[in-house]
Amino acid sequence: LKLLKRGLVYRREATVNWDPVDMTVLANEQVIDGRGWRSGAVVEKRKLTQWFLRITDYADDLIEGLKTLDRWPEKVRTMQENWIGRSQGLRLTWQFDAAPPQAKAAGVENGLEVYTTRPDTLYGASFLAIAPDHPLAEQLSSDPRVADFIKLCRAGGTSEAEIEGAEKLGLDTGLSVVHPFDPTWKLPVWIANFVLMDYGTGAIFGCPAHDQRDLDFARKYGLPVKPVVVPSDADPATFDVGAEAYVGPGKIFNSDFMDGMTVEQAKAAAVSRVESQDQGKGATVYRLRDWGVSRQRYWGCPIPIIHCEACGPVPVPDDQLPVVLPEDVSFDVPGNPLLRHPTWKNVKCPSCGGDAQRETDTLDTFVDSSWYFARFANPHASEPIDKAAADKWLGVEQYIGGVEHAVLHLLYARFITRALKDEGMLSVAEPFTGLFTQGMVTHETYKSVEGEWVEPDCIDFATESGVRIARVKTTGEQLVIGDIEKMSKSKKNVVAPEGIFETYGVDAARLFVMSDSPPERDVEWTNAGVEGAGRFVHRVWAEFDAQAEGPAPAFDDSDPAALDLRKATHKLIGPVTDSIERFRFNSGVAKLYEFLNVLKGHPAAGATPAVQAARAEALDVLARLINPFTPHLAEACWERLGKDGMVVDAEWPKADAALASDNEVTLPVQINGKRRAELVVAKGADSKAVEALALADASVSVHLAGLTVRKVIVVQDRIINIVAN
RNA sequence: GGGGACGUGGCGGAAUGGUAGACGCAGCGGCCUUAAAAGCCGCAGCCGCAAGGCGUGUGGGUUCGAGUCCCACCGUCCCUACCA
Repeated sequence: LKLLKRGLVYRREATVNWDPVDMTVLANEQVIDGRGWRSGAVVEKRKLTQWFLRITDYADDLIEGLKTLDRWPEKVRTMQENWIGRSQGLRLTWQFDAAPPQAKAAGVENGLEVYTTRPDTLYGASFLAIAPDHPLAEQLSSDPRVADFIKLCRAGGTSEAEIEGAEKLGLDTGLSVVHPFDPTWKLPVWIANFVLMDYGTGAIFGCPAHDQRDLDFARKYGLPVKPVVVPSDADPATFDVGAEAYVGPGKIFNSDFMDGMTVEQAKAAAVSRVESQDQGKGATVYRLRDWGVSRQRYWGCPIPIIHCEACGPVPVPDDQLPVVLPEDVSFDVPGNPLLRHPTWKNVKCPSCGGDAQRETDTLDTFVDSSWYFARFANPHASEPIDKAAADKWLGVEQYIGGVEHAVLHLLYARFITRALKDEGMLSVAEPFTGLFTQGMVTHETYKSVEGEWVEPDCIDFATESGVRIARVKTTGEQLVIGDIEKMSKSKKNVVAPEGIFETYGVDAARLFVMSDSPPERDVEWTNAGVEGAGRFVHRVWAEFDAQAEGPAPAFDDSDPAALDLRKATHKLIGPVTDSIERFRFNSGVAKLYEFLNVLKGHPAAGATPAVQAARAEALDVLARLINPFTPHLAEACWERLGKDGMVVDAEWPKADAALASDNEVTLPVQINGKRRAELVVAKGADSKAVEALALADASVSVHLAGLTVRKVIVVQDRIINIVAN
């Protein structure tokens, strides 16, 4: 209601995707190949009065704000920028040669307004085209030819393949308009199926030479094609567009006052000429539409509005908020239970006291997810948002989610956060200052010969003559092994976690997901992989279990085996810590595996006191380092060591710098970039001395035989490269 | 059509411009066992008996040195779309 008062909420009739089986509006994302994602019914276009949030008010701000999100993936920022789709151009009205009688009813008595980003090509215009649902087209549909054509256009599907292959269709209305720069030049007005009502003005001017769609259309209907931009390396006299429109940069020609200008210069010149003639104005247009939030569903936040015949839509008074959904609803028939509930919707008008009805549409779930993080700052506050708490916690420093939310949740939340900031309820404009988009868990898919998806749990696998075979456990029916896809209920390639937890444990499952791939990438779920993680869990436990109880002996670094283990321990801390901070969990896990192998090389059985001491230290560090990866195991290990409290509360280990660094390094010696020898030298050894050592090395001199050394590059503690020929 | 990402062993993947293939999976060999499983120890990019050679999609370039940087191409995946 606060957004409503701010003018950010409005109601209008809109064309929506209507699922006739589930009897609800679907978002564009929920329409797959023209069918409802759940019902599979062919989705209809329907006009419904819907509530909208004015996200377009924030279009510029949302684009500008992207520049501040330097801890967001470039990809997501690009997607949002493209989605908002700001373009700079010109709105231009073309006067009718002779206005039709329907012009007034269509609201175009002053002419047809078009939007273009290419005013520089105005002299290449050859026709005007309006969308089939443009008001003028609708007014003209008393003509059966027009009515039939509009019907034909609507029949066209919305699926990708249909749009891809769709033929350009047009109908000449017989009307004509006058060119803004030449009163003697008349252009025909067409209705065309490729013009969209909900972008720009729903009308375009066609410039076939410099737009592929216009060219296809012009070729089909025999309309003129007049080039007005020529690439700098082409001759205007012979330049021909052929079958491909020229959309690149170049010089303007055939264009009177713009001749010789660059495309950019001509755009500016055309805009100022049109503006001086008072026929149009430079304009910014966005691809972004306002956000339709009405849903004909029960499970949603009620829209706090009461509809009164006399007063229109009236906000629910504050003291009656929140509107609570009724619980005695039935889902036995499709459609919105709120609409058929016998009493819930019937209320008195807060304004006039007369009979009125509640709004039965509910809000899109994305409305709730657009501000929950502000509520989470203090979920017990009596007000929706505790501003002091929100100020303390927001913006969210590290947000994690799938990339599928790039232009849905992540855009909506940025919009609502800005609106709440303007309302004074929040102080930040950006809800999430850091974003990490994690990958999905995927699994192989299996299909029966009839094309039915089959769950992995019902399948036995075997290898027959080198080929992997999948069969249904109960019937033995052979299955087709399909692609590895995102786990989804519809494809039945979901592996229920409970079974895995029972067999391998929660820690093994968690460890596998983290160790398999970097987290931004998809993970293919495999039983073998989880087994590997399970082995690690058991091996770690075995080491703790084998450790002698009681206080550890004192360190003795003169024992080479003990020192070896202590060094490995202290060398482990840095990389594991780093891997966590950099979200490179798979590398961190690899380090832990590596360390476990070292630890196993210093077994508890028969260990010297020095090794026992080193092991005690190693286990102490290991328990803490594995805690983020395998928390349950870590606690059990911690307890086994006889430590107080929980390892989750224990301090993160710090490496002893002296033990973590070596005083000797092994340097590869390259000759002309190929490794020929290795040299062990003191860390930080002088370059000249290292060079001398390298040149004196026996295996180096073998490879240098007959060559003259031209140059020796010594990168301290890294590498030696000898250039010789 | 537009935008983005990515190409490294049989597989998942490591690698601040500095020894490519860490670690794991699958595989192979051995130990243990009456036997198997588990476990433990070892081998393992490709060609070659070896010496050695070749290797990060392809072709160029920069560099003492390129998986990494630059250019072109090929391929795969994702997003988006008759957006004027």
